[in-house]
Amino acid sequence: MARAATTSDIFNAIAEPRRREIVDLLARGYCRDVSELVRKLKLPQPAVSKHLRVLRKVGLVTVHKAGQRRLYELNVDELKPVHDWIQHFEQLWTDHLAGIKEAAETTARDLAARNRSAPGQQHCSKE
Amino acid sequence: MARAATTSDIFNAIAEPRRREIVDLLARGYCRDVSELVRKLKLPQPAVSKHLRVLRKVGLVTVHKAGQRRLYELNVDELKPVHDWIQHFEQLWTDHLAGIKEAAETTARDLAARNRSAPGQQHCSKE
DNA sequence: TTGACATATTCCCTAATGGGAATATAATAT
DNA sequence: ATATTATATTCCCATTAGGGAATATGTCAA
Repeated sequence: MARAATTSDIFNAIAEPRRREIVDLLARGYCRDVSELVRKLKLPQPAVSKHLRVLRKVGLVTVHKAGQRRLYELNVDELKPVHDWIQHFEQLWTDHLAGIKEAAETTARDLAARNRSAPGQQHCSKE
Repeated sequence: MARAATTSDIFNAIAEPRRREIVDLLARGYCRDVSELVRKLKLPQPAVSKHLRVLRKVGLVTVHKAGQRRLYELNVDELKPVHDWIQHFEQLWTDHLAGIKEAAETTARDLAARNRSAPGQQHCSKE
């Protein structure tokens, strides 16, 4: 198999820098039509429309017709899974990080020492 | 062009479900050797090694040699850009999604109340 | 050394990506 | 009706992704 379809996975949808830009632009000023996005992104219109389709398919944006324009609106809710996933690393990089790391390395040294006499167990060791 | 190389972009690196699994596994228990990952992921060893290489290239993991094993350690810091990017939608979650059933969480009522007293900004014309 | 184990790399393959160009569809104006 | 504007879709193409299989590299043990 190749990679997971971008049209079915939020993580893939936002893996595209251009699509993140679009999301950013939609994030402030709730509505934007395609032409405006084209101008800001300096990308050909078909390309923008294609990215928008991907974002639509994963539910990250919704469209409303306004005359001949299509007004895109961000549906931030769909970013929740990403947020949640990232969230559970929060504790690892805040102020606790140094302490945890140190503790882990201390433990690693102990394990390493113990392991010298009774090898075969996995352990951390620097180099 | 195809998409930005996964080896140069964190967002692409974590777009792969398997790689997120690896990151998850590394998140608890700082060191894991490849064999252990292979067992947990139920994925052929070469596949795992390849994913690990990607994660290495973007700096999300580091390796330490321990005999014939390679102990992988998570470098959470590299997730910061993702976290930061997601973070500036936090506001929208709070303000814009207040009315949406965001939760069985206790904050739901508070948010709704706040939203009533400080009503919304511009919205899209529906349809 | 030989052999077993742990990990990485290479080659091959199919599927999917994203841009470009051209075209299709839709709405508005004249 | 025709023209013009706004957006979407299609076709083509070079690039890449990621799994499978085989192989290479590295490390330990007897």
